Amino acid sequence: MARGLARDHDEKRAALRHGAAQYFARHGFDRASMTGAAKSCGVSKALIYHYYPSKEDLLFDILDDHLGALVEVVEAARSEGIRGLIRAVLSAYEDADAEHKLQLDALSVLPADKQAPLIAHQRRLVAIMSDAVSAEAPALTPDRLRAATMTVFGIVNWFYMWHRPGKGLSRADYADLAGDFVLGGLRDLT
Amino acid sequence: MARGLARDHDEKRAALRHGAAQYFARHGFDRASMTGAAKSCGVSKALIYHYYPSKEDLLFDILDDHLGALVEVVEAARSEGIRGLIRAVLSAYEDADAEHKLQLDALSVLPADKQAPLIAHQRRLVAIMSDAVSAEAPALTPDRLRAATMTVFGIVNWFYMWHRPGKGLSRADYADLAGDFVLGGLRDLT
DNA sequence: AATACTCTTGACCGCTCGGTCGGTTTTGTG
DNA sequence: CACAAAACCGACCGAGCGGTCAAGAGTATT
Repeated sequence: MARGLARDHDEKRAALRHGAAQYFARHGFDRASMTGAAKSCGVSKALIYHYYPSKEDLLFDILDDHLGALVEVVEAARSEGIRGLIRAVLSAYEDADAEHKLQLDALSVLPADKQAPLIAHQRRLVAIMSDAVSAEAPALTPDRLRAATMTVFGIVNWFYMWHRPGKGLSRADYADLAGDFVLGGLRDLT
Repeated sequence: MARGLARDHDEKRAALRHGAAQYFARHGFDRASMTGAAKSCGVSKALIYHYYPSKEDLLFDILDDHLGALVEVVEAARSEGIRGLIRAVLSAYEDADAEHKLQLDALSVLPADKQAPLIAHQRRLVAIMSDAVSAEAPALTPDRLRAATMTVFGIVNWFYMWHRPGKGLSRADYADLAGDFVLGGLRDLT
């Protein structure tokens, strides 16, 4: 027998994942070339293919990692109500804006069988948020509950589209504002 | 002198625009090929290049048309308050979901000089909505006003991500719900 | 020290893309 | 009717893409 994987194998893989996510998010997944992603990570393209079998697999791992972590965070904040969930989601995006953006506009480039587990993660997020919405506005019919839940996701998922770090409200301040907004919005909903 | 443009020149251009928008939106602008767009419009690729000088120019025209129409609709609904604006925007998307989706995820592929006029349109929309938000919650500081305005856009712009025609609430019903939600959300904001 | 495998690279390959070209058909105008 | 330009097409082209490969350097095991 000879040597196994390097000690820092997983860290390097993770670094590739994060570096590629930044590059993919900045240029758009389809437009972003593997050559460019590699260069932006400071390695050769062939090296990426040493760690990942294809561009698609790399994307999958980026999203799976991101969504997995998000589900964990959200599950931990489950008991804190909508305010807590909103704060948790927004702060989880803190260093993962790129991954978040990718999730929203590149998930659909994956084939159905690779989308499925990611969509399953998303559904868990939706289910948790839906419970919190339901607790706040118990009279909602199923259709209206779903609409209200998606309204909340619209608010938090839109954040990265307009927020520029260092300008305007901080993430934490916006989390408070959004929490107030959502609670006020749900108060009279039936 | 010989013949000028065909009588239906503009209609054909518009049909190309709409057909291509559907195709681009379904497959993603970068992934969508001109060959495919042409086929989906029932014409040859060379014909598209007879009407449009490049894929980029075609995209620009699609977005410019869409945003121009949206600005008109929103300006007309200016006096009806937030409720009216939300209803106007959502119903304007009725037959333009594809164009709307493109606007959100393909605008950034255009070079800066082609983005500029489109962004100018967007700013007018934001300004109008901002006025309406301000009328509803007059005490907001500029930063918080901007955040609240973007929150409203998050709600309406997210709609196409989760709504499936024929399932759940209708557009009009959601417009009502979103209107209630926003008014409730703004009520206590300072 | 020998070795077997990982890590890393530059050069290369087949393919599809945006775009062009030469040509035919159609049509408004003089 | 003559004819010039618009309307339309199939075939083609260079570029850049995702992905492969053969080979060198480094290193944990025996």
